[in-house]
Amino acid sequence: METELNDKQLQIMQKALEVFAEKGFDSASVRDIAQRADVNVAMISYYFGSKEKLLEAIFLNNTNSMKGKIENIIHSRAHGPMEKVDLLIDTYVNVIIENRTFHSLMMREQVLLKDGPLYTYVRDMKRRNRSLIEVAVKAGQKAGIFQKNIDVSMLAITLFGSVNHFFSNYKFLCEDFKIKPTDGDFDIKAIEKLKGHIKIMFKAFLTYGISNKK
Amino acid sequence: METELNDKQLQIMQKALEVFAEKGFDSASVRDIAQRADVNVAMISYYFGSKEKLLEAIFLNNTNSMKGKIENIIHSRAHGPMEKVDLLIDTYVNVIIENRTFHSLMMREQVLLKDGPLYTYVRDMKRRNRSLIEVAVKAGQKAGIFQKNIDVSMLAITLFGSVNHFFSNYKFLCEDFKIKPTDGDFDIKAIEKLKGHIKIMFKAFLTYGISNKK
DNA sequence: TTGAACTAAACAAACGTTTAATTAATTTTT
DNA sequence: AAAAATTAATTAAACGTTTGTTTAGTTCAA
Repeated sequence: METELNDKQLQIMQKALEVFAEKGFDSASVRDIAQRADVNVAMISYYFGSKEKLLEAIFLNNTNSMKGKIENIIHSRAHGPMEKVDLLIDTYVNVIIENRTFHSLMMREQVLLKDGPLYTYVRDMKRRNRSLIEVAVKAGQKAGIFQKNIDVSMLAITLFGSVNHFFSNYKFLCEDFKIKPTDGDFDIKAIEKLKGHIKIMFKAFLTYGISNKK
Repeated sequence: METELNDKQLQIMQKALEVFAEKGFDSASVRDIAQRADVNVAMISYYFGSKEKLLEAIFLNNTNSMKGKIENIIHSRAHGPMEKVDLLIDTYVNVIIENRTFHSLMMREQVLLKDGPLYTYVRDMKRRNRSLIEVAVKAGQKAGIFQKNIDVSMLAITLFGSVNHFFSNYKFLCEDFKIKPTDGDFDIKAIEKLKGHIKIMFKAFLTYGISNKK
């Protein structure tokens, strides 16, 4: 399962990811992918077995890649609990920006996931992300600077939901903010707005009812 | 454009919505839809012109329906600004539950929307929802019980993002909460958790830095 | 010489849509 | 009110594409 990927395979996967994200998995034809990757159509079946398994390979590859990046947070010699939460927010947003094409694809296809490899990859990634929040929250509570009444699952929904919604609705947001949506890239100011808002909101919530005596 | 819809058309639209939400627009075949709606395949082209226009009819119908329900908030003789925010949260969640099938479809297809009728329907609905938050926030600020430093666009992202994420990830959440995902229906306790969490979070954020002297 | 990499062509299946014919309902004319 | 004419609703079949995949053969490197 964990076989090495040669250059041609990676090339196909990269172009396929683009086409999948652009048109959706079902509308993306293997001929289109093959053409953009500059290979023969038969190479997709030859290397991956099927279009479906090509998607699986892409999911496995990208969820693993994101896993590595997110888990760097753990090894950061971190400061206080609040700073850890801020770091988590920054990192999550940055990772999504780095993997924006895959993230867009995943957002679209996750709704239809039944049991199967894709479901497992996505579920495990979500679990890992959630548990990072849990660790940070419990640390803050232990230190006495976070309130006790915190539902971590719901907090995770707020964080990931807000960030995902921001990127999913970026096209609509550009109209609100009067930003020209430069193809593929996000407006830095908008990103900072997002990060700042979530940080303040989380701080307000996490410290709700905690007196500020130093 | 605003022609009346006869029973057969409504029947097709309803079944089509189910199939679209279940398989995604592209994977849903007109033959499948026709079979479930118990009509001949040709009736879809006959009544709607094309599969694409059938989708448009569904979007127009449902966004209008949701518009009506959400705007009931305005006409509620409401209490204080904070109660209005709570009402907004409750209503939005309830409307999504009522229209869960369409909401699921919209979540999936909105990413691919270019210009066109669908984009307009969705964009206008989002704008209306956002402006409801804006009104409530400004009222609270005027009354002096909400803090001044509030980015309404970002607050809207947090609200709608959290709620949408909750429903999009309901399948995953059930595993976390050890709920059996009853087909189509949502767990009442989980819904109350969601509403409660967002309300507390919003209260903490909106009143952040406001002293509680009565 | 053996096996992997690669290709053009063919494959059957499924797709959305159209056609041509028929039945049902409605309107117009007698 | 009955008959005729017209329009709407409905059907099975066919249309031309496009789909993902396979096949049979060729090129290339070891």
